[in-house]
Amino acid sequence: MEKIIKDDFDLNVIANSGQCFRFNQSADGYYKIVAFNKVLNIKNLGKDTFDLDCSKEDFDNIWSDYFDLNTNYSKIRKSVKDNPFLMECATSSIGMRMLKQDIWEMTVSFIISQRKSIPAIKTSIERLCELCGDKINDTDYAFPTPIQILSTDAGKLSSCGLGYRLSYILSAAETFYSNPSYVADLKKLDDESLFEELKKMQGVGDKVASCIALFGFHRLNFFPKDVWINRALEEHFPNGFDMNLYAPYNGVIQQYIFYAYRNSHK
DNA sequence: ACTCAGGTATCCT
DNA sequence: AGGATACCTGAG
Repeated sequence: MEKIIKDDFDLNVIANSGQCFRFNQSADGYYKIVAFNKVLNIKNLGKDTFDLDCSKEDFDNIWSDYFDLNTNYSKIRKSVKDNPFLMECATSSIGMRMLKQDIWEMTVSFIISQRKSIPAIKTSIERLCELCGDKINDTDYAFPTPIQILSTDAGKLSSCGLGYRLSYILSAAETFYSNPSYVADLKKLDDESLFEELKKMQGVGDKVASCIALFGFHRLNFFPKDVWINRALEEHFPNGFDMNLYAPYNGVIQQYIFYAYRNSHK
């Protein structure tokens, strides 16, 4: 189906924003996204027209929400002013959106992310999905559920290159599986309480908890600080970054900085 | 072969 | 509370 999307929506920017690991360029300008047990192939046909290989039902029920199409991102982007560095970041990040991704998948993905390069993270995640996720089609596998991971031989799980993170993942799987209302309960918490609760999981510190809150719970004011963000802040905000200026959208600003700074320094 | 990677837990002071 | 150090393993 074809869809017109007027707001900020650049597939390449989103794919390289670091918020997603199963959203990659494939052939002919298409981007393949695996999420919520589905595969979507999407391509920009020019201007604001996109081709998506999904039904209207799946678009309305899954992808529209996944892309957060009800939020006006160009408005947030245009709110960036006064600071030349931030304005440059926002300009080079035109098309950025904050995806509404699965909370469990974000938890595992960002636990895996610690001390790994992005290509290595993607490799580990794909191996894990192939090992114990549901088969979606000939080549793609869904992200495994907590019980699917808990039911898989630990030796085989190790073959996904998880290293010392494996025990963290098993512990998180146990937390999600043994408490069916875990996610629903966390959703009720305010940002600060959510942050503290997430950090109770093994292997979840400040940075990973911020990522889970921002990319999974869609709490747009979280501002994860990784090595790239820290370098950018040291260089451009020696006196500290004022988290009051862009609240409640600090997380969107973080994505602009991450995307722009990383892509111009690697 | 060697370094470093979207950090965190643990052990210090 | 804040600083130093070890940690699995793959990608360049």
